[in-house]
Amino acid sequence: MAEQTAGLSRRERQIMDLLYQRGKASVAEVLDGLPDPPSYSAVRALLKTLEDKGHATHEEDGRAYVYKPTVARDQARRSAMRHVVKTFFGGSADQAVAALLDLQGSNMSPDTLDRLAKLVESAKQDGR
Amino acid sequence: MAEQTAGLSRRERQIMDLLYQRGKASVAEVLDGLPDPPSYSAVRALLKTLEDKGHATHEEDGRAYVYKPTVARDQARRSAMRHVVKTFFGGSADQAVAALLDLQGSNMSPDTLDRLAKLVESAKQDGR
DNA sequence: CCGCTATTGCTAAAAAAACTGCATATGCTA
DNA sequence: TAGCATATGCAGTTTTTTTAGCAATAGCGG
Repeated sequence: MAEQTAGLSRRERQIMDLLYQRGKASVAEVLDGLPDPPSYSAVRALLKTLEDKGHATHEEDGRAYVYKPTVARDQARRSAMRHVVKTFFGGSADQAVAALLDLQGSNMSPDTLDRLAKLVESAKQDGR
Repeated sequence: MAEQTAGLSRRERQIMDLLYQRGKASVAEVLDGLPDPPSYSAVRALLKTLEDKGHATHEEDGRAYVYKPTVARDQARRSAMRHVVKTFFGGSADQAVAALLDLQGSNMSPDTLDRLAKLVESAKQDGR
């Protein structure tokens, strides 16, 4: 329920973003993906604190640790979306959708298009 | 073009979120909106560093400073959306829209509905 | 006028974050 | 086997962030 990301430090956030993006990542991969990358050791330290704070876990793949977020992608998504909508769109998902359409016009999958179509339909009927 | 928020510290981010949310805010208002609020002085200092870094400006309203983001809301929105889409949705705006629909079902404005309808239409034709 | 409140300027200290280096272990390969 | 590359464990240092406090000024109500 908490605003996960609101409590993270700069680097921690950068790393969590990477983990969400890739699903999981080794220390080396995180290092790679990090802007203005510090030392390998530094990354390890950060990952450890993330683990301590409960934001990530690791499993061993051979000798190497592979980290991933503890929170399921779905949940993280929703939470991130909610935050953006609240912060930048005054809470209206409506305008957020509009922004998304601007962003990537009509590369929508048939599935989503269907959904949108249905949504439009039912809204029309309600409005009538 | 830079990832604005990626370089901000924890508190700085919290404050910027507030500023985006409210458009502008006095020190007192920021203090109010901050989770786990520190002293008035602390907030002032943070606002100053944000200003130094170029993320916010202030104007004077009577004696009081009123701060607002330097980046236009529109631009910030797009940038925030892009980031979420990239980080949590593998870059597909498509799925992001789906998530939004989940989030707040059908509270769409007529305007947006229109837009959606048109989008669906044109997509259907392209797909044919 | 006087005291109270809100506000800024400035300084400095405490706490957290970010980063580095070295020792050590393991597997691979020449 | 010896050397190299890649990992982790740990210990400690530097830098940034976060915070507090005090002086000074302006406005306001009694």
